[in-house]
Amino acid sequence: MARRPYHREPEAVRQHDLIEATLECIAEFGLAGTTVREVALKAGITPGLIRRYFHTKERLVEAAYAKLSADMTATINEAVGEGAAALRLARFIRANLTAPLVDSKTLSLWAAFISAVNTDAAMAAIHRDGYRGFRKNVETLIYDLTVERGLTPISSLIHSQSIAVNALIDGLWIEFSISPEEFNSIDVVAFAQECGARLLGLDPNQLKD
Amino acid sequence: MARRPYHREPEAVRQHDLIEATLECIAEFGLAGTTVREVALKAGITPGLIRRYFHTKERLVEAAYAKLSADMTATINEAVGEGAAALRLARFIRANLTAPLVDSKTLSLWAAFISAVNTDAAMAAIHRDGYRGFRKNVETLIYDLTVERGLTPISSLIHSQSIAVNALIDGLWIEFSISPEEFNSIDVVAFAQECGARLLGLDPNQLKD
DNA sequence: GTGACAATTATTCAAGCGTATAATTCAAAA
DNA sequence: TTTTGAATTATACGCTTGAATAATTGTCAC
Repeated sequence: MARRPYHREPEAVRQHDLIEATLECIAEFGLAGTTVREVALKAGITPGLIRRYFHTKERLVEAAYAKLSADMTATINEAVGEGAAALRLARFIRANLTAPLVDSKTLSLWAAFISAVNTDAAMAAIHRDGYRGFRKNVETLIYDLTVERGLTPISSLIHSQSIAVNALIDGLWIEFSISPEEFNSIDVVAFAQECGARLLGLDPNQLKD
Repeated sequence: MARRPYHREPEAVRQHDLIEATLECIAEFGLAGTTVREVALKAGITPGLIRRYFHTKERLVEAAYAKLSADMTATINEAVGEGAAALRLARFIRANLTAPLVDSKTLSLWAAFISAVNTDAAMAAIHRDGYRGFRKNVETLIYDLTVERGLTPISSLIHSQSIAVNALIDGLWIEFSISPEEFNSIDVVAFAQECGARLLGLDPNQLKD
């Protein structure tokens, strides 16, 4: 019985690999089907080693959620970039409705974590942080856009507008990710940009990139 | 060691109780924490009996998903009722954004099932059926509303409008269910009705009930 | 009544789980 | 070179799991 070759890696690499393997597992088998053995297999290590880097399986899953949340936010922020507010908002919408965010595995992951938010307090905290930042981004974009249009920004209006735009994008993201075949006759990005413009009282084509 | 009292129930009652218990379990502990023993406990029967009514645990979970899907649709259809299309659409929006649909447990359930759609083909089929019916309802409402306004219904436009309205409502439903405290300064129903009107090119107050 | 039979409870089983610990390996300090 | 100690692998443990089966109960045809 051949012994598995002994291979050392820096702590950061191990943590990264483990989190990545965990995300793959959850996407593939769901939270219920994610076991430390399977994660270890995907990460190319031995199950026992997991506990050197994450005290329990629970912690590992929490770290994975935090990673997913951070990755999604980072992807979008990169795509938004700099420039006029209308352009940034248009890019924001595009980034939300194209790969890598639109992906059935990403949706599976997101849903699995969301379902755990009510069960687990730690997961709830991670969710709250991620979500706050996410919506604050939208709010800033809409604020900037308001100023850019020469209007007086009213915080309650900005707040509700950001909720509406955010809901629209979230809803489209979910539906598109879950059954893209229902959307094949539509340019989802352009469509979402038009809808966003409508919600903000803009011309339908003022939100293109 | 006292033996549990022997109690017979009709097949329909047993199936109903088991499904209900399953939904409670999933909402409370997640899919990962839902075991046949826990379900049996909640249903007030012995674990072994489950297999007389559902061949496997998988089937039980599938039945539970189908039930949730049917219940949600039924709740909304009841609330919509009869009358002018604008009124029905307004009621549709209200039903989607009030109890019993808006509920953290319902959201947990929904998310748990959605996360399984990619993993399990049977769950995917159940989802497809439920979702098709759901969006067809919106499409019909918007079609009727178009006719009511004396406009010529263009199927591609109706299709995309129903996608937008549906996405908006879904997004608001999720966000409101998951963190209602972020919405306490807003009348979500009235707000959603206004947004829906905007998306459809109506006056902001043409969609009230 | 009573015997057969389906519904229910109780028990059992093998497999897989998260975790703990023991045994090994390797690199770097001494 | 030798020793030490952390990183890794391997093994073991106790428990829970879904499922199968055995034992019991009550109903109903006859």
